[in-house]
Amino acid sequence: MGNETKIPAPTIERLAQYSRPLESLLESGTTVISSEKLARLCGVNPAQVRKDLAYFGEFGVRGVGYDVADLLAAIKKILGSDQEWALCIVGMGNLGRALVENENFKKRGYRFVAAFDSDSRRVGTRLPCGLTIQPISRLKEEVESLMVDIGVISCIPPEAQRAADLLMDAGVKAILNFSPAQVRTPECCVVQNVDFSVKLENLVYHLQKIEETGRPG
Amino acid sequence: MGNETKIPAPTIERLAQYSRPLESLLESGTTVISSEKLARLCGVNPAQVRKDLAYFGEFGVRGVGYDVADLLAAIKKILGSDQEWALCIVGMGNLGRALVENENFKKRGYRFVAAFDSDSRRVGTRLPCGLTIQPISRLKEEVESLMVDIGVISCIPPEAQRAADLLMDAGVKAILNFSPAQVRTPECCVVQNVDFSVKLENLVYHLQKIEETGRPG
DNA sequence: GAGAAATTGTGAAATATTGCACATAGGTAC
DNA sequence: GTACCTATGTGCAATATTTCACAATTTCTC
Ligand SMILES: NC(=O)c1ccc[n+]([C@@H]2O[C@H](COP(=O)([O-])OP(=O)(O)OC[C@H]3O[C@@H](n4cnc5c(N)ncnc54)[C@H](O)[C@@H]3O)[C@@H](O)[C@H]2O)c1
Ligand SMILES: NC(=O)c1ccc[n+]([C@@H]2O[C@H](COP(=O)([O-])OP(=O)(O)OC[C@H]3O[C@@H](n4cnc5c(N)ncnc54)[C@H](O)[C@@H]3O)[C@@H](O)[C@H]2O)c1
Repeated sequence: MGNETKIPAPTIERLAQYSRPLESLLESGTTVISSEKLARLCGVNPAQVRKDLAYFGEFGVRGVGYDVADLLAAIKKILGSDQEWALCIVGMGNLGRALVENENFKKRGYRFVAAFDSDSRRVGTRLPCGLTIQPISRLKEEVESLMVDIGVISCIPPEAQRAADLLMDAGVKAILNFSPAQVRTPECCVVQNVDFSVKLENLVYHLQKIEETGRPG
Repeated sequence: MGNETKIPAPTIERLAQYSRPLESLLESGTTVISSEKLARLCGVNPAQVRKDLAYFGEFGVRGVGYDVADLLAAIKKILGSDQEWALCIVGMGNLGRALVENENFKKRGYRFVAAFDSDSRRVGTRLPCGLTIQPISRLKEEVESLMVDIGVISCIPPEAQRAADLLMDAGVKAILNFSPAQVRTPECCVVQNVDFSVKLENLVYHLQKIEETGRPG
């Protein structure tokens, strides 16, 4: 405890990935898993798994492996996904509506507590998940009173920065940005971008290489 | 040309990111940009921008900078996003329907040419984009005749591997996987995963650190 | 309880990526 | 055409990340 080593960003990313197969293993009744098997399930190197975990303590038993339930609990604790987090979402188009209805988020402790849109034709709509779309003029007050932790941006790209500014002004310290526009934030607010087209362009680069050489680039 | 250096994966990822602000700059009429300004727009180091581009040739003019239109065209050529690509999608739930309606994909040359679902209540539905949802039994034939390049997986997680297998069996060499389940593919098929919850867990890790220390971890 | 088998945790080596710093070269002014 | 300004392209050093390889520890067998 009190370990002040700087944790590599890829390690954090992978910890979240490890938890997916662990959830399945837990459901299927597997109680113990080795770093080698977990690594194979995640497509990484076994030493990587052990080293990633070693940043945070000793979770395994030598000669045996890791207890699935304990390891999953430990990872969730490390990441903070053992807690419930309150989310709000700005931009209730096709993507926004898909996001708030998604069951996986709720299952993992992420609760959408408010939804906003600037389009007055959308405001007032009652969504299947139970939320009612509100005007962005209500954002600050709602975010503060509902103690929103994370803001999700799914509005049109040119409005993304404005949405981020509104969220930060209301005290939000973490933003998940689905728009392909870069949002600028001060140090104290973390942003994760989810840009599908970037992934697609990655894919076609490798496709090209496959067509040229028979192998991915 | 014929440069056989291995290109770092982060470079490919960033090239796609550079093209976003370049598109905006082109629209707004800016003709020339320096690596420093582009770097600031993308939140990276200017030397990084230059080095990334240097893997593929010389695109700038010393003392001046890069011609916005030329650079954008060059990046698109490198990535393969100067071409049109045909996509199909497996799983037409909330997310699948949002994806096929998205205008950004079309604008960038990614055309959805077929949509599949295993649920017979969904099959036959005519979508706003013009496609009709087809049963997965039609997948192989359709993918082959429409010459689909990329398969998008947006079905429920336990079915993701089956979807991937079907796509590969039909000759698809690139998969964009939105389900949180890992899909295994042979070397010759590239996969990009888009896992929103992994991003969220990243975010809450840093949120925790902000709460503890006032700064992101 | 000694030896064999398995698998973790980890220092150190190997590899990959980033960023500095500057030589190089195009453009402009006169 | 020379001097100066600016910003690229790049060798090299610094930093970051991954992987190896093995000592340490536990369990199992007899
Ligand atoms: N739908 C997808 O599959 C997909 C894929 C990749 C990226 N994206 C990105 O996600 C974002 C949303 O996509 P979408 O398909 O839902 O678009 P959409 O056009 O269906 O919805 C955008 C919504 O944002 C609202 N909006 C606009 N300005 C706003 C503001 N200032 N404050 C609050 N709300 C505002 C609009 O009223 C609209 O309801 C876009 O940036 C898009 O590029 C979407
Ligand atoms: N909606 C989101 O915002 C969101 C967010 C994160 C992750 N995801 C993931 O994306 C996927 C789709 O999410 P969703 O919200 O659209 O779910 P959904 O339940 O609304 O839709 C899933 C669809 O897949 C179809 N399906 C099931 N098995 C299939 C098969 N073998 N072949 C073809 N189709 C099949 C179902 O009939 C259904 O129409 C899920 O894996 C989900 O975890 C979605």
